[in-house]
Amino acid sequence: MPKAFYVTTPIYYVNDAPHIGHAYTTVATDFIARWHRQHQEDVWFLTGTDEHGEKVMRTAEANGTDPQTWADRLVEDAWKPVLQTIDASNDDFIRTTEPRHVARVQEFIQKLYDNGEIFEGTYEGYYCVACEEYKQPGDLLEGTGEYAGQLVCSIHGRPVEKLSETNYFFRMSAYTERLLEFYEQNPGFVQPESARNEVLGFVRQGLQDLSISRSTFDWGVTVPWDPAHVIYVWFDALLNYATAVGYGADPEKYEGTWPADIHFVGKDILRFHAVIWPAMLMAAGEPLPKKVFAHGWLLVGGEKMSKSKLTGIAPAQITDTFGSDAFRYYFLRAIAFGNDGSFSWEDIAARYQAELANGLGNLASRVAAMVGRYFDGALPAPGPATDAENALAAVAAKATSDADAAVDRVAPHEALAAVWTLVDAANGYITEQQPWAVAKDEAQRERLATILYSSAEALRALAVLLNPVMPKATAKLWDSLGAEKALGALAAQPVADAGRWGQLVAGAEVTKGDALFPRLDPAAADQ
RNA sequence: GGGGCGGUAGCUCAGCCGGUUAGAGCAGGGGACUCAUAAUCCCUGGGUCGUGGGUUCGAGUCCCACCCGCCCUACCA
Repeated sequence: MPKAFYVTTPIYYVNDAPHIGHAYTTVATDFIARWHRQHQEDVWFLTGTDEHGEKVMRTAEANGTDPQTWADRLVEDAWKPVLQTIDASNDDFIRTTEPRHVARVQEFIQKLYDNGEIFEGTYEGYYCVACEEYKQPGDLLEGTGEYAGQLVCSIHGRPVEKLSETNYFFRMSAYTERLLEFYEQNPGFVQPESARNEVLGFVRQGLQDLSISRSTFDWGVTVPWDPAHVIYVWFDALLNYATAVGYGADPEKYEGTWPADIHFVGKDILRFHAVIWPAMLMAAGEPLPKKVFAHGWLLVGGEKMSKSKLTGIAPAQITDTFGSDAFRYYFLRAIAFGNDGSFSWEDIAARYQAELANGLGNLASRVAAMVGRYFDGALPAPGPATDAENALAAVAAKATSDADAAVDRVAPHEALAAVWTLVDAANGYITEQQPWAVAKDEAQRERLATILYSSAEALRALAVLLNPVMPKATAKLWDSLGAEKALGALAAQPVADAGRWGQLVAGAEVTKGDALFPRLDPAAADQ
């Protein structure tokens, strides 16, 4: 059995409220997964939640409940519903509190311990009582006034305490050279380039050993040889990518899935995925993922979106107005994947109207209307092609190959730009061919048939190419073209073959359904 | 402090190794058309390319300084 194409989102920390930043990562991953599925590849798309740690424990306490109950509630009420909101097609959803994860994490860490990769040591750091966490030197300031001479927390301005605790360390320092070698031999491992450079710069400084357990709280995976400790953060979280596909439990599934082809991450957690994770896998003798792709921030009003600044936007706020397809389209099209991107209501509303409603939606509408009016809704067989039809077919072929190449580069924005050349070409083709004028001359009946068939062919290609981006709208379009009867299900159409001209079968029942992208109520769009 | 990225039309952004009148989409203006979601198609106005120097026959594109925004500089995730 060939290995599946395996893509992942990060597992999201349940203590956060899901916002469009999380949804953006998931949408990008979903798009890549759907595209590859339509390439007739076996695909495995994983997402999930990270549920351990002190923050969840404390929040649960503050809400008068236990952490598991609290996590259960957040997962069911917030995190899983978001997947519906944005139409994610994940194959699995892993939670770090599930037995299938916990048991395997324990086995993994035990193995490393037995192999001498993990040792007992002392972690020393400055602890801010108010923040309830250790602070890094960069987060500390020289105190002034009554705290002169002491180090204070930059957030609270209060002195920090120097604490030390005994815990377990991963011998990560031993992997500095091996990682650098790996990056050297796999230049595409970290993308985009800017992210790769950042990682290289970091690792070149030399890696320190990593503290991987805590004994100051107990909401986590218990260290098997020392139950007073729980496994801390990344050793628990990162392993989800392996445990979810059967690491240590289901060799057949694991062999058929691991390693991941692409881990999609926000750039905030790049290093953990590009440094710690491969080092862990090296230590365990497991294959390394093929690629870690870090995308940028979503900026609102020029600033990084954040809850504290009240710029956190829930995905449903957008989909309630624009729908999930437009949500997906907008973020994939408007932002160069890997760069930071500006979000604004004005921009999404403008693109919805110009590109989706007036561009694609109206194209579908005018073609269906004319097939209905001039041929009673039965797709006519085309006559001889002229230069105009050949040119349109050429655009479809180029759009297909360009989009496919762009997806290979993990550049969804470029893929969509390529596909949109066909939307524009088809609208132009129709305007120039003036089928409404041709229709007035009974002698040009065949010419009219050719124009409308060709227009419908463009829509057919668009439905296939855009299915990974806008599954709901393209399903309506496929239905409107009456394509399923002769060609089969839309999702089964090979995306690489979308540009092959002449697939629609004459006689297909073309119907003009509701608008693909209805014009927005100006008041609703104006947030 | 050190390292890096960005500052180009109203908005969002392209501009590779320096080379003719700096581009796209959207928004704005004009026209054509009527099949269509008052949609589509064509034409078009608009930019001291952050600031100041420098190198060069020639710089948005290289060098220096400065201003502004952001990121990294190890254990919140």
